[in-house]
Amino acid sequence: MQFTKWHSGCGNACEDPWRVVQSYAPAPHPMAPPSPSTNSSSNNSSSNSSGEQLSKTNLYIRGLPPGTTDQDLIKLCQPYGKIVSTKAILDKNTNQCKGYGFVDFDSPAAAQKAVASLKANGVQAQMAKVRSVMESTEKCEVVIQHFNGKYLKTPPGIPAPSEPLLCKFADGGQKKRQNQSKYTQNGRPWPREGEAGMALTYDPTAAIQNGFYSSPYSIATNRMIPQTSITPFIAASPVSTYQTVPIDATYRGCLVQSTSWMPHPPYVMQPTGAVITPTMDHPMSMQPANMMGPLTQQMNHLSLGTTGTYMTAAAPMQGTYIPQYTPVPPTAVSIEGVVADTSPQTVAPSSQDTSGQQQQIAVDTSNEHAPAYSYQQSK
DNA sequence: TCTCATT
Repeated sequence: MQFTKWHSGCGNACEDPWRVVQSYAPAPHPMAPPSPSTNSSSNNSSSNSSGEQLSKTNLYIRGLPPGTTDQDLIKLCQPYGKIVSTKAILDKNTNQCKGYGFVDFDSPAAAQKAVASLKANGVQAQMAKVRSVMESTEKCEVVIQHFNGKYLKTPPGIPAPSEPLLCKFADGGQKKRQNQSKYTQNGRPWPREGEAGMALTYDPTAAIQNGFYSSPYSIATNRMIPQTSITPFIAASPVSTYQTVPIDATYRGCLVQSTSWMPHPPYVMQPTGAVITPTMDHPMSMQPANMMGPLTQQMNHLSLGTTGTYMTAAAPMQGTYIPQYTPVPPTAVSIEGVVADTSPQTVAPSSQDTSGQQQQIAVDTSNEHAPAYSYQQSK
């Protein structure tokens, strides 16, 4: 164990956090399901005194020995609570730890306890910063281009929305956006801020909107979502045919959302099924389930709203563990794969996700007869 | 090198 070696000069085992680490139980089973809790660094953040966004569940630990691995971080931190993920930052050349790493806990309480305990043991632990916004602009562009102007599948017997999805950056106009004019809705440029359709006012965001219903909850619900923590959720009414599936993705700066909201609070519920069936010949598919579960980091950057989208019971929501009809914290969903794999040739639901989750959202690509797109989480 | 670093 590298820790012992690194601290070979320390004679007091009780004071040596690295020595303590070694006595901890083995890491959880690699296939252990994600926690029912959906707490994550992505949707749990707050500002510190200097205005930086700090995660509530993700720890930044520095001062690590060069030999530190992800497993070591698990061992180090598992006494303090359920761990979602760990990452020892390695030098790609030497494969040695660069001296710091991250541990994402299941709950803010566990994370706080870990910070306090680790500090008490001399480990330099603190809540990690939430990563920057701007790095994902191009990725947002990809998402926008794939969703803007597309239709979502509607339930049988339900008329399709008259308007296709509007997916766009939704910043307040302060930040410059280049080539905005290339994004159009129904052949016309996006409405400007303040005009109809600009219900979302998050700063560095993009938005998808789909006029399925016109509801006052549209704006109200949206604004309930913290700016820096765009809350993903799966919403549905027990008596409704419709379900709302905003998909929280990795890229801040791009919000995909619908103006159509169910006239009830967005309770998170366990969908009985997870396949949004394709409407047309050229479905654009993605796999939200792939993006769920352990994909809880850095996902507060983009949301996909598919309000009014019909979800069949064809595929179970594996790995999500959301109790049915039970309001629970939002589940973060990563669509890193949107950028990682944008190949039109990829056949949908192939999955590289080890959790075996398979879920599809089919988006009508009637505007563009594109082949099926596969959105897969990139590891 | 007196020990940084934020995926």
